[in-house]
Amino acid sequence: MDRDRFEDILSALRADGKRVTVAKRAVARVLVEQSDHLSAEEVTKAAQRYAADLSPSTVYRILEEMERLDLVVHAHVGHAATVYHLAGAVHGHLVCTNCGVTIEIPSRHFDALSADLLKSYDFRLDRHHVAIAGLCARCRES
Amino acid sequence: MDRDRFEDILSALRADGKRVTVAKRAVARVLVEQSDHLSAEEVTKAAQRYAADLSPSTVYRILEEMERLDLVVHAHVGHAATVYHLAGAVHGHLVCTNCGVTIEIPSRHFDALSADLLKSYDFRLDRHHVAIAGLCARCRES
DNA sequence: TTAGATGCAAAGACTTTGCGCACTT
DNA sequence: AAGTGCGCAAAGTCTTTGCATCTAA
Repeated sequence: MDRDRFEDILSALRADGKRVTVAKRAVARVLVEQSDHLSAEEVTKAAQRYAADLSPSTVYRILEEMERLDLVVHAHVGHAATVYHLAGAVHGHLVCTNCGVTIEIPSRHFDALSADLLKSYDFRLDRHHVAIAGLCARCRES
Repeated sequence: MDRDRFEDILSALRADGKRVTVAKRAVARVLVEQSDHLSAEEVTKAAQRYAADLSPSTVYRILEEMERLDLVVHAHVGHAATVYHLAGAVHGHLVCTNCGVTIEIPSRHFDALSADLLKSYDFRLDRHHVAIAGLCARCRES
């Protein structure tokens, strides 16, 4: 795994006066290893490999804390639970309403829309938080 | 209220072999009167004016049925509950992450993005279902 | 008449909160 | 040593489901 990324997270916590605990290390490690979009439950399950009796409520608290420090971002995808991931490169999400798959795409795809919305509605699109529903390639075929 | 729109909904239900009940009339009426975006709870509260002991579970069932018939669409806006509205003109939603206001915008704003996503990812954007998070004009100022 | 629709209550999924103990600093 | 953070359990919110009853057709 990306040791630097991992240490960066712990440093950011310490820098904000937070404590670095077994639970936080476990969550951070999962987020670094799986650069995927994970629900709180998935984070919990995975992190329990490193902290056996880690509880879901702790995971929620840790994810919330990491979000406040801009280490983590979340997105809402369809009816499903909130998903979290490291706040790395800014990107948008395409979510298939049929199979549920999430596709990450570079935020430049939203440049034009972003400019348009700003001009037309004085609305500033949040590039960290875009989730577009639709049908993915595989599901379009079948 | 728009009597025609109301009757259209009931017709659509009958056309699909569904029954037209007091509960459905109440929900339809609320949706026609308030062309707003309402949560299931708001629909229930409002519809109880016309059907006193209408229950939330019935409202969920009715909204689901109306969605299957493309009479109603829903959208997910931030952390809040799902919102429903009549499937009139196709449009997208801008949702302010600060004050929660929902702004409806014509779907033509998504034409370019839609074409781009189709070309780049073979992904078909669902124009009925777009909700973009960001900051509205008022909140941007303060 | 009779099958679909409803109300109620219970269950479910996801998330938050309270509390006393443990662990980090 | 001191106070933050933790696990556990309970509560909360939104939504779905089971079932007996009612009602539209």
